Amino acid sequence: MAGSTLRDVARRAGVSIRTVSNVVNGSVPVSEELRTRVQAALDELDYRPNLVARNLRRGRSGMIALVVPELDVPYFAELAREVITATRAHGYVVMLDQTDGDGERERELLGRESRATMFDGLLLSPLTISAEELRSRTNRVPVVLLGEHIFNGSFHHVAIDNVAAAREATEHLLGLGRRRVAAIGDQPYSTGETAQLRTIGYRQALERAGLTVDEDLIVPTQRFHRHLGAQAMEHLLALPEPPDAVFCYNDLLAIGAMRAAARAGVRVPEDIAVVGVDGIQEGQYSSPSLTTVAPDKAQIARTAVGTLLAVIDGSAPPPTETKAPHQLLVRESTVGTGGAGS
Amino acid sequence: MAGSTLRDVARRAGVSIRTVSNVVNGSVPVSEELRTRVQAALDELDYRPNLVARNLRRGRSGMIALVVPELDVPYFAELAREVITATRAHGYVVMLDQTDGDGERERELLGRESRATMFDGLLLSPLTISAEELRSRTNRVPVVLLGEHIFNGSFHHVAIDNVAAAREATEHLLGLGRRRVAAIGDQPYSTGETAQLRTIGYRQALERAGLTVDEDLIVPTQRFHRHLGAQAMEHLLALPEPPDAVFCYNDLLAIGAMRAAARAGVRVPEDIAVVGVDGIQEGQYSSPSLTTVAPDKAQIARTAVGTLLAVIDGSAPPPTETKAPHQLLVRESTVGTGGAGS
DNA sequence: CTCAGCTATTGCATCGTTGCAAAAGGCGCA
DNA sequence: TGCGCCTTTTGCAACGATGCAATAGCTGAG
Repeated sequence: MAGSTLRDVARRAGVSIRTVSNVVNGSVPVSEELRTRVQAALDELDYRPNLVARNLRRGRSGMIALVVPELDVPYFAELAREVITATRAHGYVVMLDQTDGDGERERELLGRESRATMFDGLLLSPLTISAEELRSRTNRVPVVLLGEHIFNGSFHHVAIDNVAAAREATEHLLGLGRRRVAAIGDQPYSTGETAQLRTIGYRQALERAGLTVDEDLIVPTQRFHRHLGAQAMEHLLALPEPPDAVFCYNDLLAIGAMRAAARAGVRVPEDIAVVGVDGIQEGQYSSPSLTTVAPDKAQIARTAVGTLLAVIDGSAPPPTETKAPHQLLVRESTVGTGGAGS
Repeated sequence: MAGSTLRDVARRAGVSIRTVSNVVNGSVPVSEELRTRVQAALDELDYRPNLVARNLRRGRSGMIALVVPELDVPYFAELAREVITATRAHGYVVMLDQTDGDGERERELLGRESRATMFDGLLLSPLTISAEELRSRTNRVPVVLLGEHIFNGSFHHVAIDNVAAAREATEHLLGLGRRRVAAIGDQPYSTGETAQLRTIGYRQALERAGLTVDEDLIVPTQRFHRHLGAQAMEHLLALPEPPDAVFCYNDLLAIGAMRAAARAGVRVPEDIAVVGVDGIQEGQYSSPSLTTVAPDKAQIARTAVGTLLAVIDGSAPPPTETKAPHQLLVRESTVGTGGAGS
């Protein structure tokens, strides 16, 4: 009932604890006779190794944690799946943890009483926490950062080229002949840098096209959620001179924006074209389907996991910045039903 | 570097290991003088308790695991958020694990070398694994089941009343005057029972309305994903006498179905009304927005977590079947833009 | 001045497992 | 018959923390 231990099994089989351990682990040769006797005892007592004890002894757990702000943000859920796949390929196991983008929780995760010590390494997608904080807190556990960039080069980091991604998205809109291109999702005061990089890319595209940036068309949002995208779109549509296209900093904002447009009787893409970032499944099935810049999530996951495991086993190079590929997926929200749909 | 232990701190502060432990835990009184001296040593060495060792000694980890088939299915992601919230309220921590709905992985999770032993309890949302298997495998770790019903009453179980939910969804469609109501998502051969219960509710509604069930209008699907909903809808639209309404067994199927309808030029809800189950955020922002039967996820989470913790501390009643409330949210996909939108 | 009675501190054993090295048993060869 | 080698089996210590009970140190009462 309370779970049998090696000792119980050993007593029952009339052998030493160590021999039972050898049978369980299979690493050391055990005579056929004892092996069967021990095996029988194992079965009868339904022995399960106590992994906590094993991990303590071995000094590693075979588990890494993936820490994301919000699991119900589809991008993170989809990324999590890829991370799990990539990790399993190495014989490791992933546990997920959510911080809610709450700085307090992120700190708690890394602080004194940190759960982090139970894992061999962390894949961290930080939202609020800042660079120095991170560095001062994670000097024990191997860490690889996903997405958010941290300035000083003290961490391994995997992300897409946010400037290029934003630029390409905006250029796509310009290439369709749109001239008043808005942006939804800037976060000028956030500690995170992703939004700011996307704003840079957006500006680059406009400038290269010889257009001046209308600051009123850049709508900041606190976070990247659907309802904030809708709000931002309502704001834009109420302008004296509304835009004819919007670059949204992620797909959820875009979906909210499209919803607001629909409710206002504004047609997408005829009246206003919409493009997002993230390449989430939801965008494939929205009406209209969503044009998006899709990061290669599988590649991000593989790189991040590979790097983390290298850090864990000590074979890692010094901290690297890795850029993962991304790809513009053109769908109905910019080119209508005639386009490369689905 | 390798992480300092109580021993290191004790040596440095010139006190016993036990005293350091007392300072760290704060449970036993320590004189002001020693306390400051130990605290200084703790800070200098940046001591972090080894949670693995602590858990071994204490016999509990303060962590439970939530095991779901697929994290990128929005229902599970949203449920996970509620579970995390509910669990934190009790001072526990949740780790998420994904089985991919793969029976192999579910078994692995519960099998001999089970990770489960590292957690104080499991919230399990089984997909493939069957009743006897579950029982024979989890005799160690406290378990509460979510969603899928397991026949013999050997587990605590929390779910909505699937029959009633399906019946209400179907009745809603009938109440709008629809007479050829289809169903998407039956799984007559699955080990899981949820789909079968929903089919029962669907039939009940038709029968109570005095309609005969047209078996051709019940379209089974392997799983509950968007693309399968789209396929099923295409199939239905190709029938000689297509339906004027569809009850989809979850929101993803419904969203896929709506997408297929849009592509085929069939209007929702004018030509065909659509209702789903799950109440996921995505359905609020789709065009048209999706009518759905929404389980009270927060309530499910609270009940499940409360029950699990009771099982863990031994104060649990015998296994119970708990029905969580659900609610029909009427939106555009059944009543059009005139309805209780948003 | 002694002793009970309290508080602060400590040592030892223990949680369940595995690494290490020694012990025990079997066999061939001289 | 005796020695050494190889294989199987075992005992001990350790991973890092905490529960328990005993010790040391102090105060106040008789």
